[in-house]
Amino acid sequence: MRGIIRTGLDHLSLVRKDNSEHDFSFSQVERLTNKLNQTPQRITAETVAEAAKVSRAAVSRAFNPDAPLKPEKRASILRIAEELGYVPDRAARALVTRRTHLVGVIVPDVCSPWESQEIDALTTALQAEGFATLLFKTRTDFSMDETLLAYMRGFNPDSVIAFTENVRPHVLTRYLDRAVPIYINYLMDEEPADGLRAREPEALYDRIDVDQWEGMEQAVALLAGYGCRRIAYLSGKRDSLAEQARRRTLAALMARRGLPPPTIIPGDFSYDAGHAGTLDLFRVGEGADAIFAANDESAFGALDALRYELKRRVPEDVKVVGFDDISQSHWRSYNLTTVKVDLEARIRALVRLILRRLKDPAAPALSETVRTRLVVRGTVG
Amino acid sequence: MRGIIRTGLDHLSLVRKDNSEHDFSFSQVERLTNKLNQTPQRITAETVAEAAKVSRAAVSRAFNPDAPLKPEKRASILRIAEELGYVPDRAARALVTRRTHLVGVIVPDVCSPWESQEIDALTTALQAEGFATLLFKTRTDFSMDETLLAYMRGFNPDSVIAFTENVRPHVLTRYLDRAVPIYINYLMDEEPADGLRAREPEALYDRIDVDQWEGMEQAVALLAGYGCRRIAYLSGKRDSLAEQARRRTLAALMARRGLPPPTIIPGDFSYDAGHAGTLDLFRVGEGADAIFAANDESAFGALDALRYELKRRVPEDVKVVGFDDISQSHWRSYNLTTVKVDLEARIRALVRLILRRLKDPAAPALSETVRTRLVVRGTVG
DNA sequence: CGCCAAATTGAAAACGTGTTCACTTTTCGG
DNA sequence: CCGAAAAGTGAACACGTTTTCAATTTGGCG
Repeated sequence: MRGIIRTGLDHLSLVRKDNSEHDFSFSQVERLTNKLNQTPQRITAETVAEAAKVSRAAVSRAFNPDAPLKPEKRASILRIAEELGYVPDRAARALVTRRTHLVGVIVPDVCSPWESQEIDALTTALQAEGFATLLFKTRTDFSMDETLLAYMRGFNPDSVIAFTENVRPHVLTRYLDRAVPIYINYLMDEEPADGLRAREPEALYDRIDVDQWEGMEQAVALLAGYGCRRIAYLSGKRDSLAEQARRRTLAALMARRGLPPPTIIPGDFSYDAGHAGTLDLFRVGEGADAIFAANDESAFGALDALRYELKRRVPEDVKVVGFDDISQSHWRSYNLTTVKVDLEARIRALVRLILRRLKDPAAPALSETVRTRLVVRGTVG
Repeated sequence: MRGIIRTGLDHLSLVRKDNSEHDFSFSQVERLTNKLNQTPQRITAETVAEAAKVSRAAVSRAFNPDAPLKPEKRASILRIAEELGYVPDRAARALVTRRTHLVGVIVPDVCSPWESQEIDALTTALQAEGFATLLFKTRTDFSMDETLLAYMRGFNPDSVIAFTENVRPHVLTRYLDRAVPIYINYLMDEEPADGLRAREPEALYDRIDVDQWEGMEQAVALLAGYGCRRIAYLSGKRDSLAEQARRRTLAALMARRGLPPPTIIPGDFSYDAGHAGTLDLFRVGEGADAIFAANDESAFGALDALRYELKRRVPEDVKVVGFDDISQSHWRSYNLTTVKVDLEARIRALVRLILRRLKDPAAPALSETVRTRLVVRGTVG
């Protein structure tokens, strides 16, 4: 570890007023500097072993709960280690155990509310299990290229979670050819044409299924109940799998109720695209009774376009439904009716699967299903 | 590396339609499984050395641009390494160089728009420099406790950036006593009472100063120009240093123009607190001509309370100014006038300082200043 | 008290790299 | 063409752990 940068905002007179505390910090820095210049003597297991009059192996065992060691000896070692401020070096440990306790997370855009919620929940969960989140950014076009994969591989994460899509097959191939254990998780979200919830025929890998049928069905039922017939679908990014699944599900649900197929508004999950697309639909296109957006953020854009530019009342003239239920959706200006994915459950399942697979790479594949449900707020009804 | 989990949403018929591609993936997984079960033979520098008919040291040198090695030999080694898919093991490398190329980032809440923007920008910048972001979450009360610090220390990050405050002195002490090079960065934001921009008397550590005086002065000037006298300040979290700096700066600026001191609305940077605090001010308290919020998110809460619950027109009856200029601020429903911090410049400076300090721990301390300016939108004028 | 099994322990060998230090080869001026 | 300086190279060690394996201690039971 090399440095702490404190980016909190401070202010000079505050520093002066609380003299003792801050002088303290200064002297610490100086002490540190001195220390740095003289002896960079590191505290290692050897140091602890000498202090505790045991072997280095015993120290190692003291920190690995499963290793055999007489309880009182372990306690004694841990106490001394605590006093000395010893912490096992993860780099050295990783070198021999082949476990870094790092989980690589790939996202196109940390700022997106939905993604930031996922990162937040995931980080919390991983932290509780002794892991840490290693964050990587792709381009925002959802592509995950070979360069990034190789770059990340250098950090040896124990597992990789890609909140992005379109891993090109040849990239994956190269990756797998490295003798890297990989399991891929496809989510299945649509009730297929035959009316049965389909399951993968073979369970080759761990998987989390998000059952988006349920929540979307509730939404369509509600809209239909209000007499909406012309429901437009505000798309997400074309190449996103989430987008495709949601679009198909909506089409299937509407067909089932004898409604005309949805008008497709092109979009990319962003506020601006939702705004522009909605303007187009009503100015150039044929309008709609309701807009079903691929995510909440673009629903906000649609909502603002309807209210401010197009002077329509929501929900009286046009109804709007989103997808995700991000925290902004309950804000008074939007108060969006939306399909909520149980994020907590999803992340819990994710972490559970990771840990299980890490513990036993040969365990049989498992799949878990996460539900969705409609949250009714002000933009419908 | 152990696994890739793909959390994109997929859907069964899609899988079936694009048969070739997905069969491909399946077979990959199987090949992998086989590989895993037979020989987990890792590709190491030794492997490459044999293939290239050079020593292992040469391979190491090939990957360290500064090490002496005949150019053509380096090229040849790199080519063969590429073919074999060899990447130097960072754990082993870290063990000897004491550099992990990890930068620990501590945040209370990834979901907060401002913080997620910082994380996003920082991750991008670090990635470009060969580093990776290691993310940790504190409690949302801005405190950074000893447990987390110790936990993070185990990962040996080269540097730590704490987007949170209130490191308790004894925690810091323990931390420094580990012979860990640390530099602390206080930001200084207020024009002090004597009217001069104060500077730290001694440059003991690298530092980034955010000059929030400039942008806030523009905001107050604009408000005063519209005849606002009773300006309320919507606070952030009490113990946040940013909060304290902004409050003092506002008070100083208003005093300078002979305006009465601002009414303080308690808050915590959140939408809900902004909403509730504003309701209180107007229902129980004395109201105001304008509200200056500690950040944009709470300004949104104030705005919604004014418009929907209190039936005031913004900006005609009451004006609102925020701080940060997050991406939501340009959304049509809010269209917030706000003080913009030059985030890009701030992150660039941050990364520059980190890299410089890492390269040369003994370099003289440096400070950089980041400016702020007012972005005028619809909530004032 | 004596014996065998079980529990506990320490020495030493990995793990995969960077780096020092001699040694060899190349370069270059004369 | 010679010598010296420079450049390039490889063997061996260090980094701080975990883990194997053999040795030692402990405990139970007759």
